[in-house]
Amino acid sequence: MPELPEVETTRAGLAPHLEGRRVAGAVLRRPDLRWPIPDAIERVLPGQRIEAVRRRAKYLLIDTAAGSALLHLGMSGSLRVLPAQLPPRTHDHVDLILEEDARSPRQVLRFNDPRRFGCLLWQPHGEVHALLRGLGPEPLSDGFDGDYLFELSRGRKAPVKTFLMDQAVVVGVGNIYAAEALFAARISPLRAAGRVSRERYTALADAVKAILGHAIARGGTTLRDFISPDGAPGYFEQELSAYGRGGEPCPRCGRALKQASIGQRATVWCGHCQR
DNA sequence: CCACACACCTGTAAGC
DNA sequence: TGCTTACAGGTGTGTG
Repeated sequence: MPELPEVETTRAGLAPHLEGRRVAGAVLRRPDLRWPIPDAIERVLPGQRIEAVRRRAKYLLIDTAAGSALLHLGMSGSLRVLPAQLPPRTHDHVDLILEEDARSPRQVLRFNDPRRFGCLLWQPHGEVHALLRGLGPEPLSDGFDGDYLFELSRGRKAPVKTFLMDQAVVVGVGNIYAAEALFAARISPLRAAGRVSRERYTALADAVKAILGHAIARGGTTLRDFISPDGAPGYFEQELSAYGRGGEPCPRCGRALKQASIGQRATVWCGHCQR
């Protein structure tokens, strides 16, 4: 599930259920996900009041006075707020037990992740976790634009798609949205990043903002069902122009979309419209 | 500094 | 109907 819109949808869905509530405990059904789960999750977090639920890149931060729980959903992770008595299912690796309050019965924040590429870490108050250092700007921020991409890309020989997906360049552009943004900007994903003009990078940055912004807005429309057993998709397959459509006609010119592996990732593009 | 291959793990769909 | 294989939305690490 998770590209940036899915993570932002998760954040927005969780925040009203978590903010202001106290963590009563943590249940770890295994000691690790991608990395070992630190002691602080069991020893420091319980008793803390959740002040905010934030997002940086594809990381979620659950802020307390003592520090922040740092979560990443990897390829297959999901978070849900559920009644505490609901028995855990396969791959429900961690529960953060929420202290009951007047408005709700006892609930847990449950982390499910079949592939376990996700993580749950701890960032002490006042520190910035190593994983958050060296990240590029948020794609929807003012610091991300065509000029930024143009200047940073000079001399780079990697394919522009690889460049765009580099989290040190800009965060949150995963495989789906990289394909979509390059299609919208009519740039071939194979083109060397250093050989894309300033004008075309402006189109690309605009496309990234428009596509991610749209997907986040759409994800937001399903938040009402957030606690229900059905997960809320953050993107809509029928709205994708290129991703997952290799061999199908290009929505713009009708020629068959090409598919190949670029940087070990499946990539779809139109050899006619994208140069 | 940059580019690239590989690793992690499980579920699902396609192929035989 | 099985068994095998390829592939999946991410990203840190190691190599050259």
